[in-house]
Parts: sequence; structure tokens; C-alpha cells
Amino acid sequence: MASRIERLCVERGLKMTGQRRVIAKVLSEAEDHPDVEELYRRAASLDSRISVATVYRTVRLLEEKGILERRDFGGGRARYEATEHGHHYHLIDIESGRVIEFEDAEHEQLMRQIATRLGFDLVSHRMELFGRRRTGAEPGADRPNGDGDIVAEQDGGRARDRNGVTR
Amino acid sequence: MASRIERLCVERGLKMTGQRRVIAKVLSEAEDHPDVEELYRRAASLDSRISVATVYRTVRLLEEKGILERRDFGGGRARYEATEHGHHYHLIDIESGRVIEFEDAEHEQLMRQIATRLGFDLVSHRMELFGRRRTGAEPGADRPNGDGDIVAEQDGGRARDRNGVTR
DNA sequence: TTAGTTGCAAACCCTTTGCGAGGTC
DNA sequence: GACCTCGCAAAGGGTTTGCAACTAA
Repeated sequence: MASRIERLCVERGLKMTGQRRVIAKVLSEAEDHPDVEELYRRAASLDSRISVATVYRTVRLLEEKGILERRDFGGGRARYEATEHGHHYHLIDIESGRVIEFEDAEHEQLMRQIATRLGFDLVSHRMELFGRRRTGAEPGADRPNGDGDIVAEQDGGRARDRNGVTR
Repeated sequence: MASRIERLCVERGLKMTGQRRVIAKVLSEAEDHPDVEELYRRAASLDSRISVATVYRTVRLLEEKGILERRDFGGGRARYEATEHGHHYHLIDIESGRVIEFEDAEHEQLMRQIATRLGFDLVSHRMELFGRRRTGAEPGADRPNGDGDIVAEQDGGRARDRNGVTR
């Protein structure tokens, strides 16, 4: 059974090698935002005949094909997630590195208006929040969570310095 | 007459060397978002006894002191601007690399609410728009510009590939 | 005088690439 | 068989750092 991403690769006419199949599987199963090193680690544990170079090449290729999206959460390394689950944004816990996804329907619309007002067509945008967990408040604990905002929560990446924070 | 940034350095107790004075001057006079290479070029033209390493060290120091803010507009190099003119955001012209600043008072408030809802205190956030100049519409041409949105427009940096755009 | 700063070059880190070998369609 | 892809190791590009000389306070 081909993984979801493997099917997308085939659809887009990519030659499916053993390595790509493994990387596609890893990506299909990832529920977080792994960087290349992490993808390599996961892929290599399934098939040790894979090199980092191939992971870099594959990830770049899939991004060009629109199958993957590259993210920059600071820290100097790119992180990836599959293009699929509708638009969402990220809140990064600056202490643990954990990434929380959330939706905000108003935003895209709002940004488009701003660009238009400035005389531009909006091609893309990015927005990340960096925060610290409120003391005495587990996420979704004080507020029953059921309002559909939290799409997912994961990623135990270690927090890093100099992460490009806006302030 | 010490430059604005030089005064801030002194206030913060930094030892003022000749190199720092020059870099402070360059930063004080910059009206764009130069990267280190550009800062070095400008500084070296005022005093050739400056090395890139010093620019890197100074810029990092000033950022830690809250005098400078580091920005990431994609392209892999950090860009800097003085902490001062109130909060604003950036729209990057993906064709020319030009950066347009704009304000959006609602945003910070909105983002803070989102973070709060997720159980976090908002420490910082970033948002960048990437757009293409609408054909037949010079910025502020079709719309008389007088609504106070455009704070500044400058930066002739060349556009770059793989610039970390969200989509 | 003393602790902090500089230039230089080497080191780092992430990512890309040239090349010959190997695989896919 | 033609063309693509792989692993390896080297190269790149931005940024940091060790060290000895130097300098602001």
C-alpha cells in the first residue's frame, strides 16, 4: 500500500525509487514538523541505505511539486510538513520548542486586503507566534478546547537561541 | 555629535570603540533593512579598519541590548533595523526584493488574543507578506495613499529564490 | 591596569553539488 | 537504453569563534 505522499509523487510523474518511497512514507506518517536531520533519522531507521543528500534532494523536489511545504520556525534549519490540512498557523513555545497549530480564517482575507491596498497581489504570507505557556494553564485545560481552534499539538524540538523572533 | 544609536550604546554601558561608533552611525542613518554584508560595506567606506567579524559581533550585541532588531525576509541572511519607529510589518515585493513597511494596529491585539486562548503569553510574533506589484498600479497610485498605512518604502535588494515563503 | 574588543583565519552549520555508479521506466 | 537518482565527499554561503594584539575606561 503506497503512502499518501507516494501516490502524489506518482501522480506528479516522479520516478519512484526505494529511497523516495521510504521518505514518502516517513513524511506521510509525520504528525509534526520535522527538519531534514530528523527526516533522515526516521528514514534511515527504516532503510539504512539512505543518505542525507537524498533527503535534501527529495524534500526540495517535493516542495517544488507542491507536495511539501517548507517552514522556518527559527533556529536556522528548515522544517517540513505535507501540504494538506487546510491553512493553519503556528504558535511556537519558546521554552520547549513545541509547535501548536491553529486556524484563523479571518487572517488570510485580512492580509489580502492589506496587500491590495498597498498595490500588490498577495502571493504568500507567513505568520508565527512565539509564546510562553501561561503558568497554571495547560493548553486547553482552563478552556475546554472544544472551540475548534487547536488543530494539533506536537513537536518536542529543543528550544534554540537566536530564533529570528520579531521582538 | 554622537549618532542616535551611539547614544543608546553609551546608555547601555557599552564600551565605545572607533569601529562601534562607525557601525552605530551607519545604523542610525540607514533607512532600509541592510544585511551584515551591506552594513560592512557602508561601514568600511567610512573607516576601512573594520572587519566583517566586528560587524557580526556588534550587530549581535546590539540586538541583545534591544537596540537593533533582526529580521528574516528569506534568502538566508539576517537583516537589521533599529528598534524605534513603532510596531510595523513588512510586505516584500517578490520580484524586486523591495520592502514596504505598513502598520496594522489590529494585528498585535488579535495575535495576543489567539495566544491567550491557546494558553500562552505572547512573547513575540512575526508576520510578513510576499506579493507582486499589481500590474498597472504603482503603490499608492490608484489609491491616494493618504490613509496613513504606508510608513516607508525602500530597499532595492535583489529577489532571491527559496526565500522561506509560506506558500 | 584590567576587562573588553578587534582582525584574521579557521571552524561551524545547514544545504547544495560534481561525479561515477546504479536504478527506473 | 536513456535518463534519472544515489551515495559520497567536497564545496558553498552565512555566521561564529580561538587567539594574540590592542584599547577604552
